[in-house]
Amino acid sequence: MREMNLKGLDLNLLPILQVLLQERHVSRAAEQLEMSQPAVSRALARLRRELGDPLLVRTSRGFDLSSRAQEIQTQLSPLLQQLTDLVQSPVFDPATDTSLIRLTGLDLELAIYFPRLVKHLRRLVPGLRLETVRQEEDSFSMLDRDEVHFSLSGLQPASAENSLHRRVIDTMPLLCVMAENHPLATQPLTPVSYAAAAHGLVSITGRGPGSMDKVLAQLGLTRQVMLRLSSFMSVADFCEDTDLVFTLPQRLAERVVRNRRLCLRELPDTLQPSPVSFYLYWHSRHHHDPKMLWIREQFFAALEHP
Amino acid sequence: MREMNLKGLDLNLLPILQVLLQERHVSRAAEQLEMSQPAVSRALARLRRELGDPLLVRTSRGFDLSSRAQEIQTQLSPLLQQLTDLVQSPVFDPATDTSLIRLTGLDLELAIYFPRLVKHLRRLVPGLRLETVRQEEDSFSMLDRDEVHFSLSGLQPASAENSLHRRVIDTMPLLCVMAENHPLATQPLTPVSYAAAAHGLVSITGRGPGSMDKVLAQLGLTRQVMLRLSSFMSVADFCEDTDLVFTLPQRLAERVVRNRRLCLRELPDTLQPSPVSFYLYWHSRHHHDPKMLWIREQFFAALEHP
DNA sequence: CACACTCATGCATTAGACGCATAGAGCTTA
DNA sequence: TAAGCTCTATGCGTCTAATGCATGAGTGTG
Repeated sequence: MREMNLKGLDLNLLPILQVLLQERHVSRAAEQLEMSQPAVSRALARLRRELGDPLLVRTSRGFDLSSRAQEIQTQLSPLLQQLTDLVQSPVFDPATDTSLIRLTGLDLELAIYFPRLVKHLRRLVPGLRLETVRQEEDSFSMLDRDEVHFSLSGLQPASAENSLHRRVIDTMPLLCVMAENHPLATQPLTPVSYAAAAHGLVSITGRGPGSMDKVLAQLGLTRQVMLRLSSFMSVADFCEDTDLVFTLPQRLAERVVRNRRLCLRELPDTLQPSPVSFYLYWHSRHHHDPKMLWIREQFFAALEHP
Repeated sequence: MREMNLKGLDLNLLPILQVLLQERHVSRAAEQLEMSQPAVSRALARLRRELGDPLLVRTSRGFDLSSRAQEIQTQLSPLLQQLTDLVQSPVFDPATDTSLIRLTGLDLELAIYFPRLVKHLRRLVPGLRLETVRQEEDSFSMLDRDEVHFSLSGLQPASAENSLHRRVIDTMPLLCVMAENHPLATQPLTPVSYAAAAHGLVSITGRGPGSMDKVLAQLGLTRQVMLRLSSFMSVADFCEDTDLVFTLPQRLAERVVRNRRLCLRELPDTLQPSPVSFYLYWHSRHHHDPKMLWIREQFFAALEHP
């Protein structure tokens, strides 16, 4: 065994020392440690040599503690106990936990999915504190810098971030949102009539074409994007009483339309891209944390039972 | 390596973990630990396996700490520091020490020898507290029970107590103490005239003959002990203006005579037993304690420079 | 004085940690 | 997209050192 700490003491001798000081008896200590008597005797010899103190001194009634041993005994047990606590798998106790969990995501996405989780967690973990963090340009780097524990996003990491984990929260088709009195609201929606409409686009990153532009391109069609928004929250305001058509994921679309003079239209099958998914992302640094694991489970449980 | 603490973790891995968490880099940790890179990598693998956590997770910029590792890092360093402090030889610092030292011995012996030590220690260890404890029948068992740290005694342990250590404080012949107006004060002191006198005896243990009885017996003489005292302190009171002769160790005799109407007479050479010694006794449990060692040294230094 | 109890030690075995060399994995740069 | 660089993980042989068994030594007790 070559492993040494400062000053070359074998730390593994300390638990043996603890029992020796408690029992003051080599044979009994050996029994309690499930070691042979000679092994413990040798360990004691090593301890004596490396600590430079007899530790156990002979008396007419057997061994007694040296001053040094008395001093050590009062301190060793709590230290070893703390080390044991530190080393053994931490148990997450919802009843007493007071952690702070940080989550980021777009306003609308959070508004849709987060309340269910909060309701769930408030009941199960009364001490838990939750915090939403304003999403920066790249929520993945926020995870990477450990600024948030979770990111709720429909985007994909630019490069294959192998330090991120994710799980699908929800998958849905795209729907069209338009004013109730929009001409297309009552006419058949075809690829051609869709492409001919005036479009609104929500672009989180602020650049690049939307997924619909790619689908249209495959059919040899193009569309005109007359308004780019950086957030979903104001879509309704720009859509109501205008000729703009927004193409949004279903849940967001339903939310936008709610209580507004707007209507939903399904895309023609040939225009429907592959369904859109939202993901919960987290960093691998928290992947094995029992608390985070538990919270992730609650997240998905909350989504299953809204 | 079979040495295990609770739950089978090799404690010697912890200092390696400490450096790993600090460096977040296996190669640098290896360098700092003066180990090979593969050895540290293996150690990390063992830690990961036994703690059930990745500890260091890969990132685009190298390793980062897992939640568990972050938690461990904040606690591990102080714990290891405390263990190191506990394990390394305690340094006795006279300037700050506030220990309590207990000493026992007979009143007169303490009165003769103890003040020098107190004067000495008060100057060198201002925080040290000293306490004299009333001597019980057997001061050696007081040492054995750790009721006192030192015993000042002229006696010898009944059975060869191998858990006791001692060192000679002072060695001296026996002298006779008698009233100034005692007939023997002005007459030649011979074995016969000594034996014929009326004797006083201080017997600490309360039983058995004194050493003089044995010396006289070797010359075919006997003496009559008319008064047995259990303490030296009152010898003068019983000796002044009486016909009693006390035979005492020189330093005690000189002290008894001081300011009294008493005189000292030397024993005839043929009556002089081997010189009497006083010892400082201590228990082997404190033999290696740096503090006790230091105090012992001061004790003898004080005696050499009264 | 012999017995009983306990700790220390000689000896052979063996487990496992180490270093060296190398393979593998991931990120950067051309 | 591929080559190169950096760093970690692993296969292999070596060797230290801890262990258990058996025994000796020291000490207190009947």
